[in-house]
Amino acid sequence: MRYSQMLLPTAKEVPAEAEVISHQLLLRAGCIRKLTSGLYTYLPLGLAVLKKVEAIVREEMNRFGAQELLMPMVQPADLWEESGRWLKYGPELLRFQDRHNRDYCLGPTHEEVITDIARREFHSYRQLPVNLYQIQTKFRDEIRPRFGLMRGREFVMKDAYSFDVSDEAANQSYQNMHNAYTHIFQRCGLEFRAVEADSGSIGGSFSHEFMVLADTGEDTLVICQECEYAANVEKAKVVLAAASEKIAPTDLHDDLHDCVKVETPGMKKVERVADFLKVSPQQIIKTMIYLADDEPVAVLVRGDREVQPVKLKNLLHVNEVELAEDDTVWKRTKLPVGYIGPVGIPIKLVADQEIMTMTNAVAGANEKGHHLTGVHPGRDFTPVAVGDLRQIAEQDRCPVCQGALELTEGIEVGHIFKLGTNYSEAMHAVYQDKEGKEQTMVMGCYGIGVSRVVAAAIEQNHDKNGIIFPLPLAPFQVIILNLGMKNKETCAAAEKLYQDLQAAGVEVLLDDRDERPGSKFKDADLIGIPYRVTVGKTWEKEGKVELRTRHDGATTLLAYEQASSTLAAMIRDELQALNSSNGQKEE
RNA sequence: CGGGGCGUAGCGCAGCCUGGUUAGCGUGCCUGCCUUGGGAGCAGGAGGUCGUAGGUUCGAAUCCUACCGCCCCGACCA
Repeated sequence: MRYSQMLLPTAKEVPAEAEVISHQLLLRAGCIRKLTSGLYTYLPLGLAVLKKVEAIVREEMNRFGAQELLMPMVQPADLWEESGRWLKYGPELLRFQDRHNRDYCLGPTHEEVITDIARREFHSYRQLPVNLYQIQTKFRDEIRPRFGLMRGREFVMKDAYSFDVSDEAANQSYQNMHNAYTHIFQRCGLEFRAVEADSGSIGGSFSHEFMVLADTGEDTLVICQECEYAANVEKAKVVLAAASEKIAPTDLHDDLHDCVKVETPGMKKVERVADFLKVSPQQIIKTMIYLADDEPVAVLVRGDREVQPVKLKNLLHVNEVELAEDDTVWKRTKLPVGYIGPVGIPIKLVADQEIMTMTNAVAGANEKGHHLTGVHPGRDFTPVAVGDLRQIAEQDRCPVCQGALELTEGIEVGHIFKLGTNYSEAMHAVYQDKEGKEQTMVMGCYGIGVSRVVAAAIEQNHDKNGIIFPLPLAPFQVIILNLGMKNKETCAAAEKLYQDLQAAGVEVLLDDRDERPGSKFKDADLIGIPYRVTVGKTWEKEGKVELRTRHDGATTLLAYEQASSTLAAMIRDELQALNSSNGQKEE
């Protein structure tokens, strides 16, 4: 491609609408343009990157035995009524009617449609297993689209669905996709982790998220320094640590104090209560009021801990939990915020497991300006449910090997679920087994946010000058800067190099614009092309061209005659290395 | 939906509080000269329903009301 012919509008200034770096750079580098909130046009450069991701995804999905198909984006309501999701799915599902007043939605995902295909086409165990996928634009009417391509309302997604004869077979399909995903992100040249994840509203028994590591990630991950364990903090199991903390309160009869009410005027925060009563926050029981599907629930965690809402949601088996606002607490429970405690509390009470190991604890007295000391779980109050409810912290130990943990941020680019028979049962997707008996298919579903991968790649790989595309995702592998536009021979040399590289199978952009050198250098950096070859003075004087790698700025001179073959070989080797290596990068 | 911010030239912004003749700056764009290894310089030029609608006023970008749109924080997710 010739730069002079390409729609590649770069900008020096940061657009006011963009907050995160990938959004800013995608706009500045002329990759995308916003149509309206959450909807973007991919300009040629951005589309080229998207297609790179798609191609890798497609190749690996095919390699792991999945077949590509393409389903409609518009889906009829009756399918969603069958699965029960027409009612369950919230306003994220964009619903509308056609001219006959029939109900439809824009597909945010395709479990219903694919299950419909499966039940029509597959009738025998001989036809299974099957894994079908598509790469398609999805629509979700997000509450708040943001961060450009990171969370749009329209986004390109690869969604795959597996159908198996049994639970064990489904586990294999799941593992197969786990492997495929590892290859995919490996080949994209991204640093990532597969982590255990909450299976969320899609349901199902277990799931993993694939996270691109980047400071701006919306998710927090916990990674074991010693073993393979890695999980989303929403999921990460907290293990009760030292044996001393595990002693049941009943074993300590001699040390049990009585429950005593003390005045703590104005002491609402844990730290202030701790200071005032000369105890550590670890001795305080923190009582948080949540609305669980709109019912107030008191949640207990130790004073120095934080509630993990997703764990709470799972323990309570509700769809939604939300920390209640102070005035809501008063309106709904008549309990005094800052002085709430478990003893005699009139609403549903649940506790983190750690709470039950505490003795002589301090808690709110449910009376303004008062706390209780000498509080004993089990004696003074009994929660209706106890479980792992708190957010894991860096000081915790690995639940598998007790090793040290590290917390880090990540961007979710892939999510795989074992669905089980949720959809196949609801929609009667069955087959006949060897005995001719009817059996329900066991399903899995596997998503990759293709357009999000583009944003994540930039979040992970950029510097102050612009994007640094990993070679496999780069819209062009090489950019040639012709800095001798006035010199016919230099132009001819740049042109020939351009032709030679293309002949060698290299994707190359020739900057043949009538611009000053400074502009060409800046634009080349901004759009993040991995290899830059400059044809200019050095060529005129010494017959050499300058090769510069974007990620480390390393510069070497190449003899003009060898330039194209050298570069082609470098690129081939680099891609080959990513292609053939096994497992995750930076393991 | 709750909280905060913003809509003035393609982009980034000033002007608004305290209303007043022709709405300004930077950048980008066009023309010419000059320049050519990290976004040069000079000269000339084009480009605006000041988000929309209503109101107050002799007079509104500026004050008031409503609406629309966009961005950020929270709940949600590929």
